[in-house]
Amino acid sequence: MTDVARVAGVSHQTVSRVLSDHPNVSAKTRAAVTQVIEQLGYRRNSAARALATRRTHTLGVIAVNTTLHGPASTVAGVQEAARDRGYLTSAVTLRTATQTALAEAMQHLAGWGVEGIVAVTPQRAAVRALAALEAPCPVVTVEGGHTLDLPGVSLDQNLGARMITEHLLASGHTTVWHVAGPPDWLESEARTQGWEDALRDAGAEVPPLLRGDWSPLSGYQAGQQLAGRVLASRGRGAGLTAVFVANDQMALGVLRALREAGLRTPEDVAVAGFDDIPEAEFFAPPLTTIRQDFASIGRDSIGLLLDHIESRTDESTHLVVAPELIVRASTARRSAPPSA
Amino acid sequence: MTDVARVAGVSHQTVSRVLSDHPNVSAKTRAAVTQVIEQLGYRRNSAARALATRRTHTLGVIAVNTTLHGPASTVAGVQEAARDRGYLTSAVTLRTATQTALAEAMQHLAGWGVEGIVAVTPQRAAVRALAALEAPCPVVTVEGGHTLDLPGVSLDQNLGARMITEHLLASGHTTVWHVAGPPDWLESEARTQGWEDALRDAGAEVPPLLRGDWSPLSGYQAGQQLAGRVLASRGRGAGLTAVFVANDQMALGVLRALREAGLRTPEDVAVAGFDDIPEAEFFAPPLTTIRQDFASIGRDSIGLLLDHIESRTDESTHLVVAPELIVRASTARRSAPPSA
DNA sequence: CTTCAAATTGTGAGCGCTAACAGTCAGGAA
DNA sequence: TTCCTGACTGTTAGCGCTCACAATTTGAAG
Repeated sequence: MTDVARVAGVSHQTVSRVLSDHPNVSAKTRAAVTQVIEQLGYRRNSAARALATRRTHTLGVIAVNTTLHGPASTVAGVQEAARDRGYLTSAVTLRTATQTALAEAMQHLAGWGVEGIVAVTPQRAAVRALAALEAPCPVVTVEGGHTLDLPGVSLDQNLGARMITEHLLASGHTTVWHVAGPPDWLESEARTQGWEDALRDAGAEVPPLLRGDWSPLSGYQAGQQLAGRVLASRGRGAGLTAVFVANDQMALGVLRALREAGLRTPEDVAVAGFDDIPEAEFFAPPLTTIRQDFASIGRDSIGLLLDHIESRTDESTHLVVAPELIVRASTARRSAPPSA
Repeated sequence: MTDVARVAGVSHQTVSRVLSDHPNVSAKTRAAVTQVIEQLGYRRNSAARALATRRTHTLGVIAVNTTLHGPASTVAGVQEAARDRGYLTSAVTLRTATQTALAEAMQHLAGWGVEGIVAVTPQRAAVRALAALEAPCPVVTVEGGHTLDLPGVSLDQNLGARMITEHLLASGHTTVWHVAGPPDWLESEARTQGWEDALRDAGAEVPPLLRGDWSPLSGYQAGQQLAGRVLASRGRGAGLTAVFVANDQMALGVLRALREAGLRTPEDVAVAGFDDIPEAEFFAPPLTTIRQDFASIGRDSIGLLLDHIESRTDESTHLVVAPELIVRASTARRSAPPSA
């Protein structure tokens, strides 16, 4: 920086002002300094800056299962948003969300002076462990529900499930079955709740719940049960004509099971998923599903975190991102009541 | 630090020595200082440390498609290894591996004074763009092949493919078909090469190549072609009794297509994949595949990078990690020659 | 031509740490 | 005793930047 100042014939402080976009610098000086910076390939030393400002401009991300599409995309969204806001992010991936693992991750990040942490913790147990921990800096949860007093952002899972269910009801189905995710996941619970609410509001019967573990295999098994039920009640005007599966991967399994049982989608049974994974569009048939806008979830969580950091608000806010219904062939409108 | 020194009745330099594990500190002093540190909850300021030592102990990770299982796991492995070695990592995820995007990512990381970069670039185009770039610090590629003069680590894809192919040949198949990945991917090419080499070495016929794009759907389509061929040549002692699919996801599609065509796996056609994604064990039937040890890939890449950073070696080394064959039901041994 | 405020620029201190060197203290050899 | 060596500990000076303030310049009003 001293070099730049010398070459440009100004003081180091003026160079600093140019770099920080300080208003009180004449256009001429600014141009000159900028040019010298360019010419010398100078880059401001972030460590010195952090030391002087007492701000590291570094955020931590703690995530639990980054190999799944949802968490992976969320982490990417958060990182992108942070980068746009001029922050460095460092992610720690945990295999399991035990309290010790979370605490260790926090210690690691704290050691680097992170100013805040975004925790991508879709499981109830993880959020609980997190809430019990004494964090060295503001923490914001993503997909962590709003049950506890941590601020957070999540997609409106409930609304998404409602939208799917209502879409199916509106397409002429008398009721909608549901293949839920594992009970410990908040997303799973919210989707189930939304589905149930939509059915009750519409005065439709609430069929028994099936459960999977997010994997295609578990969806396949649930699909076999569903198919068995449809076939068993053939000719008796069965009510099983539509299924809302809690994620796209399981929906894939359901589709396969139905096809193997000789049932057509959507003619015999309409199927909808949740997540809009990239493959969903290429399923056979293309899957109706709910899209999550990970970029905006990331942006919101970073926004929330920086609010806490920069203005020291202590209130814990919850932001909710709107889901988007993507209608594809797997739930094509049913023109007539199901044939007997 | 001054506080700790005052409370412990020593100089700040002694505290520094304790924290840095310097040998010349008496056991008594060390214990006392450690205790005060504990008591005060003191944490050394990383920015000041970085400024004084001129070492940020920060590494960057650039990855292209982190939503796929492979890259996601690799990034996680790298981050874990870096953390174990006392480094902070910051990851940048790119949507596309254009040269500008790569350059931008590097600028961003360079601005934070990263001491090295791990680039997870399985596509040929990405590696090429990377090699053309002037990096501000040492760069190590992961899964970037060893064609260019960048140091790197990769799984021995070639060997893995060989192992799979030889396993199938040893199981009694006269030859092995192959569903390859997209041609731009280095992994894809190496796997194809290994398959071809193994066949030639065994004096087996090399059947025509099928191609997919890693997705289950593309595997399904390839599977339909394969099934069609098997059915068409029924009774004529067809040679299509085993398929090596370049990844597990496509293998899933192949399995489905075969089943739909009324073919049994492994009795009619044996199927093997590559990657050992968590689901592979639960496919129907469980899939024979190649496991990649992402933790050790991460460890090796970080090791390589730190060698470059710490000892300023300029040679570009390539490390190769051994694959592991996981035999499951999808390639059960064939006791008799294929029935006519 | 003077005066003053605003706009611009420069100066010095210090962020918290480590490197290099300068002490201090013991204990054994001369 | 005196000296010296080695083990330990303390002192000082930055690392490269920003903050607070001081100094200077500018331009319009008096």
